[in-house]
Amino acid sequence: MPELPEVQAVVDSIKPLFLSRKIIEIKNPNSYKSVFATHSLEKLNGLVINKRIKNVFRKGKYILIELESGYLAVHLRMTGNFKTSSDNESDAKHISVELILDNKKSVYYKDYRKFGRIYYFNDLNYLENKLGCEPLSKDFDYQFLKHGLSKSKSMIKSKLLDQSFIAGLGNIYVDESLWLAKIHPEKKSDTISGIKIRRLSDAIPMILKKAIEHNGTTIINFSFGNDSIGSYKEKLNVFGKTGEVCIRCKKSKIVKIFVSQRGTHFCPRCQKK
DNA sequence: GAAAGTGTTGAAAG
DNA sequence: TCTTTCAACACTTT
Repeated sequence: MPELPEVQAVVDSIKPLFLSRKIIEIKNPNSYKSVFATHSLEKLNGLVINKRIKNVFRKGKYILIELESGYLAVHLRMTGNFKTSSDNESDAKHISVELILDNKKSVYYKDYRKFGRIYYFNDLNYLENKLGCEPLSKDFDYQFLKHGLSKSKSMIKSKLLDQSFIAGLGNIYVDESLWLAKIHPEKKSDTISGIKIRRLSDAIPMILKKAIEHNGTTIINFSFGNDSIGSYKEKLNVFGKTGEVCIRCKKSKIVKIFVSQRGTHFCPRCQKK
């Protein structure tokens, strides 16, 4: 799915469509009801209709549409996406939400695997409690990581995927960060040396920033806003590189294993346990 | 043509 | 309380 950089790219692409507009109606074109996570379609309409949109931003992997009062939130999960048109037949059956704006234009939420969800929150308390540190904020530093990891017996990969610890990392950027920091993905969090934690605390924001500059990574079936393509894929060093020679040591081949059921790519020579 | 695989997360189980 | 496993779903690849 869209991880932090991809969600940011989506936010950047939809923000101009929403800013200062009002939603005049929400529809459910394919009748998939589960997309509405917190309120029924009817209740949601009651809560958002005719409220001016003040801002659109990202928190973890959530997209937040801030209204005069309250927030409409969207989580894309694996295959969620926004479009400004629904022109073909195959789109139609996957469009679970249509937001009709006061300029008569619509923004469509399309999600063929139907994992994505739309929420309404009165305030940000719920998300702030649930989500951990923003990896691009000042709070994310060596001390934060060192302290957090020292208390965890989980494997480092699982820990970095834990959204209540760090909000926004997913499978791709965790693999990339661990490769850059030369840490084995199955290494127990509380046994990682200070020097490696230091490298990791540098690697994570660096990789995320670079990925944001490239509008994220488009793989398999995720792209953002109207199927625009993120170009960070060309910058990946390990993710999806199974069998290729590691570009750093130029000796070992990238190996793929499963760590807590997630496909995990690493260089066995650079990333030793 | 059947089976496995796919970027996430929450609930359930351990 | 913390950590791991599995299901939600549809489409592509093997």
